[in-house]
Amino acid sequence: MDRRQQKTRTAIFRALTALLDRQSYASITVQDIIDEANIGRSTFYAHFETKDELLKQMCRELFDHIIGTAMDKQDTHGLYTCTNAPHSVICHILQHLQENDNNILTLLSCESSPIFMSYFKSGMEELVRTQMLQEMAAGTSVPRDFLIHHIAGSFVEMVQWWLEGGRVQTPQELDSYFRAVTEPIISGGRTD
Amino acid sequence: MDRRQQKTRTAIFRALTALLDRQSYASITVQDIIDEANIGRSTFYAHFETKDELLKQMCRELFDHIIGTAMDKQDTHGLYTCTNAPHSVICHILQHLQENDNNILTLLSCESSPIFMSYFKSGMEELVRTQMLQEMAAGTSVPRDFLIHHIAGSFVEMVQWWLEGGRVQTPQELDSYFRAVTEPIISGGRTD
DNA sequence: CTGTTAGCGAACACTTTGTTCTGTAGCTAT
DNA sequence: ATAGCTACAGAACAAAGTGTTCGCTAACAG
Repeated sequence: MDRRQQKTRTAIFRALTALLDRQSYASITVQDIIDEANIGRSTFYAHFETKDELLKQMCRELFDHIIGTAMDKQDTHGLYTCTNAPHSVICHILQHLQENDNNILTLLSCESSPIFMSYFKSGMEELVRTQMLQEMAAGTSVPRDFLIHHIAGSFVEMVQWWLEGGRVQTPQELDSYFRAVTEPIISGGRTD
Repeated sequence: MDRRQQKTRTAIFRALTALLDRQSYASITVQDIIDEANIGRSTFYAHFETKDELLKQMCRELFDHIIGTAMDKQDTHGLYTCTNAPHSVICHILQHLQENDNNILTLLSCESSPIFMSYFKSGMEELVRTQMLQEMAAGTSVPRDFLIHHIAGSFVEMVQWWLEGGRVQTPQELDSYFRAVTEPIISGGRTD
């Protein structure tokens, strides 16, 4: 890929991220992004059709990274060890969020766009389906599909609660809360 | 209140509701609403400052009704004291949603606005706080605030799952699912 | 019946969007 | 190095939407 293209693309991503620190997604205009990225108008539209399309692609890159690595790795991350599956995945993601490498948190606040939330939730559902409920017992009283949606949704809700409260809890605390509300409802839920 | 004002106001509400059946909130313009409601441009702005302000007021009226009646009918009981499904608060709300009196469901779909979701969630939190967790045991391992957020969020998530799946479940089935994922995590949760 | 108020609709200035075009500068391959 | 390609800048543009103003008409309340 042409270096110029790559440079422009990252400049646009960086600009949107910076703007999201200051204002809501809805209030950001394409012109704002252009000014912040310091690029020409036509250049923006050469890369992205609309503001929403930009957000979609940014979401895709973010979640491909975070959720992708969460699926691969079952290892320790940073200071804390959460080696016991399936919750190592949860810890991994929480660490990612706390480090805030990509300013993903600004997108997760309650003011965020449905576009972003849709990506986050569907990514989490995929993760729950493949990493957490693979050996779910058959004797449960609720549909497996409902359970996946519920657990993924609970995680997203917890992250939002964490943000609204000023992020005072550690990833381990959050993990323990998450276990407290999910393990009892997973048949054969392990507490090892 | 002047009959003309009332007539215009409901025309605008009805117009927005009709439009939400056909397209996403974000794609609806003030001009669309004006055309659909068949009113003058200045008339709209005499009633509402912006499109968002209109949605806010519509949300307020909807939730004042649905959540208000849900609270009234349960003033003497906690949420889990009635095992007869039709009498629980949850069932009350679910039946409201199923009847779809106010086309509230179109607003609840995944494409909806953060404005609406914010109202729905905070209304549910209030309901959970006052009706469901009033006599929560003190020995729980997670903060009460987290629990409220989790339970309210779980309800909202369930409704979204229900919508996405084509609303094939009955309110009673949903109620049983909801109990399955919430009763185990409430300390002293009763199943009488 | 009369003063008041809401609605109409045209006109307005303004912002944002997305496209097009021309000249310039940077890139890649030979 | 140079030739050919491609991305970028920036101006200009049409189109659409926003929010306001104003004079007129029609409906309302007492």
